[in-house]
Amino acid sequence: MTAIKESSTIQENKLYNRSECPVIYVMDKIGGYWKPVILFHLLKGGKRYNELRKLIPTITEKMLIQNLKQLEADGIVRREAKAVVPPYVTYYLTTAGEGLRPVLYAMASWALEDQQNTKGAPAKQLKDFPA
Amino acid sequence: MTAIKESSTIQENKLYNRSECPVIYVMDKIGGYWKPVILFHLLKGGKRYNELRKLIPTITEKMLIQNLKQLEADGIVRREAKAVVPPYVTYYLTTAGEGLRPVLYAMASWALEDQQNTKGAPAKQLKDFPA
DNA sequence: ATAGATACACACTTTAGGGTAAGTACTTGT
DNA sequence: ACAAGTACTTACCCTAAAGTGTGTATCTAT
Repeated sequence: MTAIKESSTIQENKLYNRSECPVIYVMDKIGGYWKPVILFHLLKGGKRYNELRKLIPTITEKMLIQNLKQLEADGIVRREAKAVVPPYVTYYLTTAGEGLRPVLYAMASWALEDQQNTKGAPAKQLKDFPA
Repeated sequence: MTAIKESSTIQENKLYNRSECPVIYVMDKIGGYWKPVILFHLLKGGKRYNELRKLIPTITEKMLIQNLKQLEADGIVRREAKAVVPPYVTYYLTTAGEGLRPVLYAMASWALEDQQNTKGAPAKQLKDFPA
């Protein structure tokens, strides 16, 4: 999945910075455009694959599983599949994933405040953020 | 700087998600590989352009100003230039930039904990993170 | 027998971010 | 006269992330 090339400068930088800077470390795990959105929804509780699709209409199936697989590999989500047909697969946050809650919250509250101050797009209410 | 193409699906998604999801909003502003590192250093106080270069040895000049300009445009850093030769330019966090401190901190503490739990690279001490 | 539902997998293309390398402006020091 | 310092700028290339489209397995319902 998304093969990477060994020994490009960009990869060396990633490696260097990941060990040096905790923020980069986090970015590596929940960065990209879709992971935060997925986590956002999983904060409200476990979701089936198809549920996530519907909750995030603009994501493609490729991006969805790709990100889910990566999050799983990083120990942030847990996959539970029932051995039935049609398949019944649910994704949950792990303990590590739950640990991201304060991070996501800090981001959300900053964003809301910043959106208001910059008179940008109408601010979404904080109460919409999963408790 | 880094021209973007109008009306590509990826841009539409960005737009949609930025207004829908506060986390994406934040990522848009402090995402990428260098912005967090720059902010990290600016949390310790204003820094000259060349100071930042030395503090972040692996960054290229192009990336440095590019990111500084973007952060400035997003109201996260403030640029102060003295009208002297050779130039003397200092970058500071704005109030909005300072507001990111809890965000960066939440990230850092999660990262440190996660690194220990996953027995990954030796964890950097939290005390190294700027107060 | 055929359509539908679910959770993927895979090949192929596009785009934006990042990297490389070189140049600019303006003054001070030698 | 020329090198050095500072803060950039510009042009070009390469890669990884994201998007597009199609295919698969298995069972149930009609």
